[in-house]
Amino acid sequence: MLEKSFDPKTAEPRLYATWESSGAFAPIADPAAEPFSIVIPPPNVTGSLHIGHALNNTLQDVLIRFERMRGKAALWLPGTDHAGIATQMVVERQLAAAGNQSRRDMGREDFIAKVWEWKAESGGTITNQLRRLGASCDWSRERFTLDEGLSAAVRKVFVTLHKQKLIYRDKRLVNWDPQFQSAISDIEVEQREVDGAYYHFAYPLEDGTGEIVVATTRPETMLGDTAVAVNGKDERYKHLIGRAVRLPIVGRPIPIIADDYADPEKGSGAVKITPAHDFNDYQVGKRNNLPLINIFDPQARINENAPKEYQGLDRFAARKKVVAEFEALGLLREIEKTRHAVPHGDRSGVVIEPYLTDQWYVDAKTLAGPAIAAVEEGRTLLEPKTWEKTYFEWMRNIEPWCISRQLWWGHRIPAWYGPDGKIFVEETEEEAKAAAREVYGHDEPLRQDEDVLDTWFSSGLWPFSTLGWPEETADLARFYPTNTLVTGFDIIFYWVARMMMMGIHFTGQVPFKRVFFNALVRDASGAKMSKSKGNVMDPLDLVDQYGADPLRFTLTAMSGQGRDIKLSTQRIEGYRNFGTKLWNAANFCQFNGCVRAEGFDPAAVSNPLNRWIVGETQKTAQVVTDSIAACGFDGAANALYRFIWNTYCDWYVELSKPLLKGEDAAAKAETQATAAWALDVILKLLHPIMPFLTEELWTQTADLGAPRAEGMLITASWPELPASLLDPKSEVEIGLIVAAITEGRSVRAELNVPGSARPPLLVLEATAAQRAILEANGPIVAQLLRASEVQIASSAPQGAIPFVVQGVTFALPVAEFIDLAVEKARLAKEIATHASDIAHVMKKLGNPAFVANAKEEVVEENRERLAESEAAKIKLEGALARLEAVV
RNA sequence: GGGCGGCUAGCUCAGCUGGUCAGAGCACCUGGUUUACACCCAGGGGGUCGGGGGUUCGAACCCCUCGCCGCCCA
Repeated sequence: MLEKSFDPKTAEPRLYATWESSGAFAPIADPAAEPFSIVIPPPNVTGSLHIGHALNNTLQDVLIRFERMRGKAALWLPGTDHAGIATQMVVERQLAAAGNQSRRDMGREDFIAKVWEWKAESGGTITNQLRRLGASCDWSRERFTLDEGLSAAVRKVFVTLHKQKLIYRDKRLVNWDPQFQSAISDIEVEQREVDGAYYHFAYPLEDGTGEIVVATTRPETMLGDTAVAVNGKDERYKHLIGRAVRLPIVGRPIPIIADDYADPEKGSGAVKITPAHDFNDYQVGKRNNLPLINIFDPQARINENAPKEYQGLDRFAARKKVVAEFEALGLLREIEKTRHAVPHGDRSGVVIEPYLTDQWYVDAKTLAGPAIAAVEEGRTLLEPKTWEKTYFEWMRNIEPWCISRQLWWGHRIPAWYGPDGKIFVEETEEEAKAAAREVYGHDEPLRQDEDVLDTWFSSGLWPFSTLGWPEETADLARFYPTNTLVTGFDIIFYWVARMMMMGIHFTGQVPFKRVFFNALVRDASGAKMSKSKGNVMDPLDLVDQYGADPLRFTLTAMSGQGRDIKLSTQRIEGYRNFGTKLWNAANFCQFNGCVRAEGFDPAAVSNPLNRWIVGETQKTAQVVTDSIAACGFDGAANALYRFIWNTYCDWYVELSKPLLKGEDAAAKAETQATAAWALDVILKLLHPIMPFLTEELWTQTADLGAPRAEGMLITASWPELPASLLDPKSEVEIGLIVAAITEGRSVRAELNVPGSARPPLLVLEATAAQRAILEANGPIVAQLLRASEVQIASSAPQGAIPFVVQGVTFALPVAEFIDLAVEKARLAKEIATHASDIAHVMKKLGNPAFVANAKEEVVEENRERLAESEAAKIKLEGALARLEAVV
């Protein structure tokens, strides 16, 4: 006997431990088995599981469990990311909170030791959370982006790309984050709309003959202005080109130049040019050979290139001071309030400054070519397909990727500098020294580059580095390219694009054959969940409350492609109930001796009910298989929900009761065996989505009846059921029974016939075949309709309530219970429904164009529908007439 | 400014290549001591599928346009 219901709290940890210790998570060794591999999007090592992870990993687990059951050598390779900025930030914050020294006071080595300490302390959190969710990752292969092997891969890639001139050092403007005091890449910058103002400043002409007005949203940058640009075609300013203005406050004369960048339509038509602090101005400066004057230090405080009284001032304080000074000088012409986009660091949240520094860049343009071709040629499929456009757009306009970060936590750049500044890029310090010796002819002290690499540099190598590259490992040979990457579309540029570029460049093959972009989970109002907004839902709380399976099922069912998911606990509760429903069905089976029969063959069952459920099971298996194979996870979940609850429980179990309790031993045995068989198939089909509950039921039914060929459900074989199991004849038969019961119930309810009433169900008009079906299934129809019996009759007694189903006229003699007025209303409503249906169909069929153009089967369908509706309407009208004659 | 996605019952959403496609779950209403299940069973009400136009014999589904909402890129 099963427990009252499934208890996830005790069962989940037990089941997970059993799976893991059995080795089921590792791919089977059989060399004949087709490989199927997924690499996990590595979560931040010190992070914790949020609901987006729960969705993403549930879908991966559904896929991997499915393919594992299909007999493939299924590998789900887990691991974590060192998450440079994010992790360093957390540790710095902890140090500050504990009143410790700052990172810089502490020194690089000690600080990094602290980060490793923190990693040791918290690094297991997220992987344990994945276990709670039921993720069947192969933990024996777990990797970390900063582990020895992956670090070696990073060095190898860096050095190789450098030798290929695809990594280079360059001095140019970067997006500078003054809080981290580091460069960040373009995509780490987010534009935020903020309130600001255009400050209109007058710059006096040097010769005192007038002024020129420029506008800026960043007044402090004027300290670094080296020109004023006007459009060469702008008549207003033509005469000023080549002359100069004297820059207020600074006192420096700067030229008035002609450049198309100045738009005569915008503002005054003249723009101030600060080549060192604006991307557009930088280009103008290059074109016109303007000097670059850097006015900021790394924290974006004003430096020594500005007048004394500004030096050391924060950029925003300097802004105020500049405006005030212009006002005092009588040169402030206007302050125009505006809302405009301002670049912010996505991690730090502070305003980003364009800043002139030396950084390392990847020539992304060159690497992007083959990555674009791979998707164009379908070697990698992006699903949903709509993401291809986004991918192409980005890749075709890709900019050099700035990969150096002025941080400490990460892969230190394998570049060494000689005393004369000469750079030696090698995988090890020894090799760098050797290279230096070649150049200098003797040993010179070398200094390693202080910077580390962008976190995404190492994650870009993830699909092959985790499999052992650059070593030619067995795993790499067997599991690369990986089959499917499941990830959020928010990291299509950060991660997917980079993996495509690096994967193809270093292995000659795409890193994955298919990318499935899952939806993003949002809060109830549709906003992206984020820690800073405080609207995150903790999936572990939900697992605690409902169990992992209901959460998994909810996320799977709501994972419709390309949509946002708004999670509600009501939904989870509903799927918890669904699990309990299945549990109870299993309990029913057990209670009624539904156990596996030796050598059971679903194709050989004879009873129509059993033949029917076998066919329905086949259909469901087909839908579930096709759906999961195509990443249509919600389709699989919904098909299972409907089949298990509405087909198996509501109808099969109910209709099987007379057989299970009846005298016919053969029919009973067949039904018991069929019910048990169908339950086993259900457990298999549901297992990828609800692994815990299904495995538990599988275990608990292991001893019932004939022994199973397979051990644990996690490694059991996926149901492959042939379409020959479908049986149209039994479908018609059970269909009629179900329809008769449903309609009969509806009539009873609408007429308020008391539940205790047991009238016979009269079958008045029916074909011989229909009559045979109804006679054969009399007891069960009667039972489910709460009728005394099913009677074939030639006429109905006075006051019997008629209803028509599939052309069969039934009647329930319940005259004594009913209100004539209610019945008349009911009949009138039914008749009206048929009438509108008839009108609708007749209009169609009356249209010659429809009959001529529509597919024959569609026309035929409509003809049948018309005939059926007309017949039913006539019968019901007759009944109504008789009723009115009585009154 | 460009691009993408969404707008279907009170709520959250299904509706694939146009023809039972107007659906599900929750919520709501009515009834239920039908021995698997109240985390249940039976029945019911409720939507001119964002607005307008078009293509078609036929459109929630295709095209155009407008309107909101969200996201991405400038």
